[in-house]
Amino acid sequence: MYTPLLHHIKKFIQLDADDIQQIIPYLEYNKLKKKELLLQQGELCNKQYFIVKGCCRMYINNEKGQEQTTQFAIENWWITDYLGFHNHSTTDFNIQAIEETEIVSIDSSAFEELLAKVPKLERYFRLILQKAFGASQFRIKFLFTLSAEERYHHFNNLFPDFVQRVPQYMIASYLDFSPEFLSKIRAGKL
Amino acid sequence: MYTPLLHHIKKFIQLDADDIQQIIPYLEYNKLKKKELLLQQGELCNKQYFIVKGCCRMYINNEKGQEQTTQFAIENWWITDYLGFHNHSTTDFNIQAIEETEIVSIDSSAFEELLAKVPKLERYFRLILQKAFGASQFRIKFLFTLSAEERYHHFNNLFPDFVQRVPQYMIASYLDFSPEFLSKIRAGKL
DNA sequence: CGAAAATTTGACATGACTCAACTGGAGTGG
DNA sequence: CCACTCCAGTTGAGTCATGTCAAATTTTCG
Repeated sequence: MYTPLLHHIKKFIQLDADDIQQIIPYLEYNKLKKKELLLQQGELCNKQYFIVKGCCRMYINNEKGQEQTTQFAIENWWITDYLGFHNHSTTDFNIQAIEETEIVSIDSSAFEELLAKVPKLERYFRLILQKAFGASQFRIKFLFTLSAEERYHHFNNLFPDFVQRVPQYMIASYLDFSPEFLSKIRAGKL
Repeated sequence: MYTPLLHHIKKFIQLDADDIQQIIPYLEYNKLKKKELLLQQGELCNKQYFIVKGCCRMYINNEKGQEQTTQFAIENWWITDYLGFHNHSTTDFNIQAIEETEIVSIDSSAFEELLAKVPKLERYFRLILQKAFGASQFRIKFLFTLSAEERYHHFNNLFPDFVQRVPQYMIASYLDFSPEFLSKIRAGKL
């Protein structure tokens, strides 16, 4: 059950059998049902989650009580509120399984201990975060330069399979427009 | 001239005299005039920049030929196009000094060598990126939940001194609205 | 099969943009 | 140190992309 994570780590750094023995005890494995919440607004954010199988989203509730999806995560992605995780503070975000999902999580204090014991993991997480932050710069670029319709087409080209997997209203809010508008884009009646 | 960076690193990890000796040769120091470009659209992005003194912005040219500011960086921040840096690819972004600015930069291959020689720096950069990515999650939250006017007031409360330092049209595009609109917000004639 | 959730549709409303003209201040060169 | 230029900021009118609301339809799932 931890193999996908170990395999993913090995794409970035070398791990021997001994390292693996050291890592395993710090990890926790869970299965989530569709719509189950991993993290809830107002809670302390003290974990980081790795998606083994399935798919999750991060969202916030805006003042009008609507859910605004801010991030998706699929197989081989880590997800958490990194500011909350970093500062051990409560979070404004929710993380929810969109499908039946298997995750590996690590608690923030366990995380620190693990990094002290296996320092080469610092490199792994540095690389992961570098990619994640780069992707987020890229995303801001698209949010800033493309119209709602262009954002949808672009997203659709980039992740055609993903669009099938996820309800439209989540994609609409991820792209920062209303579900009704997405429906009109799809109908071609702009 | 490298002290501010070394000092910043010491906030996150311990450095002894020997480490410092190893680090220095990999760094490069530069002074930039106001409006000078550090990185230009279409170039290979192979450096990462640390602001010693002054202030820079990252921006893109949208189809209409307007400059869209996507990020600011002030003292003690690193800035680059991390996806370009990671993949050694050309960039869509520009990085420009807003004021007279002093920077320390490190080339991507020098960066890899340095990390191999002083592995504890992996931790420093992991922590930096964790904070940066967290801040970017936070920013997306604000872009998604607040109106243009609220975004301005929020930004103004968070960085009152910064708003003085930077031209309004850059702030407007950073907050994703037009300079004219910002002017109207400030006048209170919404 | 039935209830609840998601999507579609249309009418209408509006926040923010565009464009163009005007004002003011900062920097530059004579 | 003045005069000129030019860039940033302001203002107003008109427009448009996208939002809101509510009803109708389709899909999902217990």
